[in-house]
Amino acid sequence: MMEKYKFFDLPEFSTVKDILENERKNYVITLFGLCKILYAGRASSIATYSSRLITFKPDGSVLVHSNKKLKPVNWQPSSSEVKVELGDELKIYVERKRPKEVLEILMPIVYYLSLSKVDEGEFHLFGSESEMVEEVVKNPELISRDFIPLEREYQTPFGKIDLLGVTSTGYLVLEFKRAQAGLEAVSQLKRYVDYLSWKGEKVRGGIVAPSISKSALKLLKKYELEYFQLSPRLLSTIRLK
Amino acid sequence: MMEKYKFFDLPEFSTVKDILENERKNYVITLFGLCKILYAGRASSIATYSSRLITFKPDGSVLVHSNKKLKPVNWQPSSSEVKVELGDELKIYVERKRPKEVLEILMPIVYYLSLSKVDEGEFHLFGSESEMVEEVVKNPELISRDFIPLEREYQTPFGKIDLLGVTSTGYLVLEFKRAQAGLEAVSQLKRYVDYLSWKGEKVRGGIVAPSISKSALKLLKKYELEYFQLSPRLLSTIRLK
DNA sequence: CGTGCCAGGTGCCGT
DNA sequence: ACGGCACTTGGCACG
Repeated sequence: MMEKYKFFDLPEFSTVKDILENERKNYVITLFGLCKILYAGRASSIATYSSRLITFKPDGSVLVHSNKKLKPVNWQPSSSEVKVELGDELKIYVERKRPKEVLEILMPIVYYLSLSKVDEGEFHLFGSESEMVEEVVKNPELISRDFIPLEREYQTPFGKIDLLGVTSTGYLVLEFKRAQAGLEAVSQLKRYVDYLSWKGEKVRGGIVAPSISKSALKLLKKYELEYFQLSPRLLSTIRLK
Repeated sequence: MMEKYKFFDLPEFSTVKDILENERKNYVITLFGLCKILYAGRASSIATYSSRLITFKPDGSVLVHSNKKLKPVNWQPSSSEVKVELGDELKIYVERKRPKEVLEILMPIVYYLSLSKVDEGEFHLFGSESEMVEEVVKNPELISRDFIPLEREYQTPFGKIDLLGVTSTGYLVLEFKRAQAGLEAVSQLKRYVDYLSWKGEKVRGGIVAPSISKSALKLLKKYELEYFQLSPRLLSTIRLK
C-alpha cells in the first residue's frame, strides 16, 4: 500500500536520485535546497545559487520557485524527461523534446525532499468568454432588436469570429472579451471585418465586453466599429462579502 | 537564529493557524492536505475536495497545485491577506483588495506543513524581444541598406512602436516577435501603420521575427506590409546537446 | 502537428 | 492606479 506522503530530512544524493527516478510518476516530489539553474531552449537563462523550492509532478511538469510572485523562476512543461547524475553536486536534467528544451538543476545540498500523493479533483469555472457568447445566442436582443446570430466560431482564413450574425443592414461580426477590451481586441475585430469586406460583404463589427479602454474606443470609432456593453455572469452562489 | 526549514507531521489546526499568521512573512509555507476551494473575483470557481499542495509565499502570493500541469488550479497574486479560522475544518481566507478577490480554502485534514527559507537569487534571461531590437539598432543593415533607426518604443495613441525608422521611401515601422509571428502580430503592426497614415505620413511596415505563419504572411501581403527574418540570439555558452 | 486565441492569464514598465 | 504589451506565455480546440 502506497503511503499518502513521506518526508526525507537532509537526504543523500543517492536517495534523491532513487526517488526522482522511481517515484516520479506516483507522487508530487518537492525538493528544498541550494540550486543553480541553467535553461536552454526557446530562450536561455541562468539563475545563480540560491535556496529554492523545486516541484516535480507525475506528468513531467517541473517548477522552480523563488520566494516571490506566482510564476516560477524556471520551469518545464508536462511530458518532460528527468535524468539525475551523482557527483560533488546533484545534477538534475529535465528535457523536453518538442520544442527541444533543457533545464539543468545543480544542487550542492538538498535540505529536504517530500513525497505527496496529490490528486486531480474536480474543478468548475464560471464567467468565461464562451458563457458570454452563449448568453447572447440565447438573448440576441442584448445586442439589438434585429440581431440574428448565425454561427459561433465562424472560421475565416484570418482567425475565427466569436459570433457572426445578421441585422437589417447586413452581417454583424462580434468579438467578445470577458474583461475590459483594449487595443488588441479592436485590431482583432478589424481583421475579421476587413476579411468579410474584401469578400464584398456588407458588414459591421462590434466589441462585446464589460468595458473598453479610452484609446480602444477611439480606435474603434476611427474604424467605424461598435461597442456593446455586457459583463460575464459569475456564479450566483459565490459572492463577495 | 531562524532555522532554514522545518517540517510538521499531521499538525493541529491551531499550529497551522499560528504558523500562517506569524511566519508567513519569513518562510515559504507549504501545506499538503485535503481541501475544497472556492474562488470569487474576476471569475468564480469551485474545486471539490481533493488532496492538493498549497504554497504561501512571503509576498502574499498563494498557489494551489494539483498533480498535473504547470498552472495552479487556484491562486492569489502577491499582496494578498491571509486569515485563518478554526473549526471542524480549517478555513483559510486569502483576500486581495484590487481587484477584490477572495480565495476560500477548506481543509478537513492537513497531512503536513513545511517551512522553507527560500531566497530570491539572481536571474538572467537571454533571447528576449528587446535584445532583437538592440541588435537591429546596432546593425540597421539587417533590415536594409538604407534603414536608419529613429526611436525605440515610439509612442502613438494606439500603442507603442517597437522601432520606428526611415528609409529612402519614408518611415518604416517595425514590429518584433521573439517567436513565430502570427495573425496578431500583423494586426498590431497594421494598427501602427494606419495611425501614421492617418497623420498623412508616407509609411511602410514590417514584421521582424524568426518565422511567420502562413496565414499571417497572407494577411501581411493583403495589407502590403513586409517580413524580415531575424532570430533572437541565445546565450552562446548555453547550448543544446 | 500547426495555428489561432482565451486566460481569474502574470509581470513589467510607462504615463 | 490605468493601460499597453511581452511572455521559455500555458493550455485547449480544431483544421
